[in-house]
Amino acid sequence: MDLNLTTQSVSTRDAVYRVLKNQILLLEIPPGTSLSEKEISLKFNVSRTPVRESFARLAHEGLLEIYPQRGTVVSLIDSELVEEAQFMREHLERAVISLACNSFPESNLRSLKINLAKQKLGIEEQDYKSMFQLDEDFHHIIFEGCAKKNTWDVVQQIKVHLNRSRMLRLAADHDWEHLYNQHLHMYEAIQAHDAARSDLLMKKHMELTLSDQDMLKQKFPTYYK
Amino acid sequence: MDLNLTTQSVSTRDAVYRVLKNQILLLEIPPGTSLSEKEISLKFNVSRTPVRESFARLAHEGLLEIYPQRGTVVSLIDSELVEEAQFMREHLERAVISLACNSFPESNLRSLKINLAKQKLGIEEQDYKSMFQLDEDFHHIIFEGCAKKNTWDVVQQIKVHLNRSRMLRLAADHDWEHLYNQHLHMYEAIQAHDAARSDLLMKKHMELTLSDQDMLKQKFPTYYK
DNA sequence: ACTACCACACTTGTATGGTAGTATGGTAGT
DNA sequence: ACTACCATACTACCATACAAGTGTGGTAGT
Repeated sequence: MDLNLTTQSVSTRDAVYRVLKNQILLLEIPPGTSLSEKEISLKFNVSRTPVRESFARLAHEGLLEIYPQRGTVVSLIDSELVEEAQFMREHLERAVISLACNSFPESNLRSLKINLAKQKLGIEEQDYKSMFQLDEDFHHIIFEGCAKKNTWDVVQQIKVHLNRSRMLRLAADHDWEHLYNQHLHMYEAIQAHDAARSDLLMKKHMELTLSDQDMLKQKFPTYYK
Repeated sequence: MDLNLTTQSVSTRDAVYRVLKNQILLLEIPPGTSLSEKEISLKFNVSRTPVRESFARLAHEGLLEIYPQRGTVVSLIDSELVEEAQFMREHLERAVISLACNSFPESNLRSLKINLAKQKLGIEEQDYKSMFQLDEDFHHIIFEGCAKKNTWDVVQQIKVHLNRSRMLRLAADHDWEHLYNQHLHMYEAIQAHDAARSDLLMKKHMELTLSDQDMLKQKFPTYYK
């Protein structure tokens, strides 16, 4: 395997980190897999040092578990962690959208409107890949409008634990039409400065994500703790 | 300087990490100070490797800023980050205490009661050092009772950004009597399953922490971004 | 057949040398 | 006096060697 060092990362450590993280999140390296610094360093044709530093970072994020002098494994999905991640995300998102109802820059409101239009287009063209990104962007714009950049970063960090679980479900089983309507209503609530309504809408919106955790656990028992 | 390797840390990396983090949080190494791997490794009589890995971790937490091939400095306090950290902490704490009002184990309720008694004692004896810990414990017990261990960990992580700012204020300027009463009222709200009241109480409680940020910024301009 | 033991092949942890990029201070030229 | 340039002394980054702990399979002894 070869690392693509052209994409701004520059440092081999970051490159290794990104590739590994991607593979783990996409379940290309399934939970429970044993890794070793040497193995990865050979695979990528780099020394152990940058690999080791990537391992440390991934372990800190909860995607790897390092057992000194014994080995390193891709961590199993921890349902408790998934549930709590969802809990945290919900409350932070609700807090932020309530803020947005108090004051929200006109430019960000326009961005939301544009985003919604793109979503509508995406649904018609059944471009589910870009729908994922637009969904992400929609929420990001709200955080930006509230000057809550760091909070967004924390939410992203927290979401790491959700992602593998979400990946197990088929990408296509989202009811995009429903999602679009929820986004639209949130937009309207922000525009109308209706904090109570936005809070309720976001609550419902978040509930969608965490539905069939138990089902997944039964279907992929070896992936879960 | 010598590292105390006796205290469970075992690995020199963790030891270096803890000592550095402590010194930074206690402002013994003030914001803006330049560090280098070599300098610290000589100071602690260890090789550059564990120092380097500690640097990476501290940088990830936002306490250091690493400029490749140029140097590493202790990050300045970012008021925006402090404000957002407080924002996140408030909403997570409020969400959890509301949960606690719905259902809370009897044993944790007892722990809270015991903690309150110790607080009362601490105030009488003017033992402010243990008051810090009891305050911390009180909130921790609530999270435990709601089975929100991971959320607690995230809050701890977020609080890193608050700590240096809090450190600048005198430790003694807390109105412990007031804090005790707030804790007591929260305890009563949990016991009475009064979520709305607990939410309001926690909101007020959190507001205490973030008061005179601007004053601090004027008083210690070189510490802030 | 069974057990105790030990050599060995792993693992991660630590130390160190070399590389490339950056800031700085002195110097030569204008 | 001022500027452009370059040697030098840094820096963090990466590669590599060694150290120390752990699991395992084979072997000798019972």
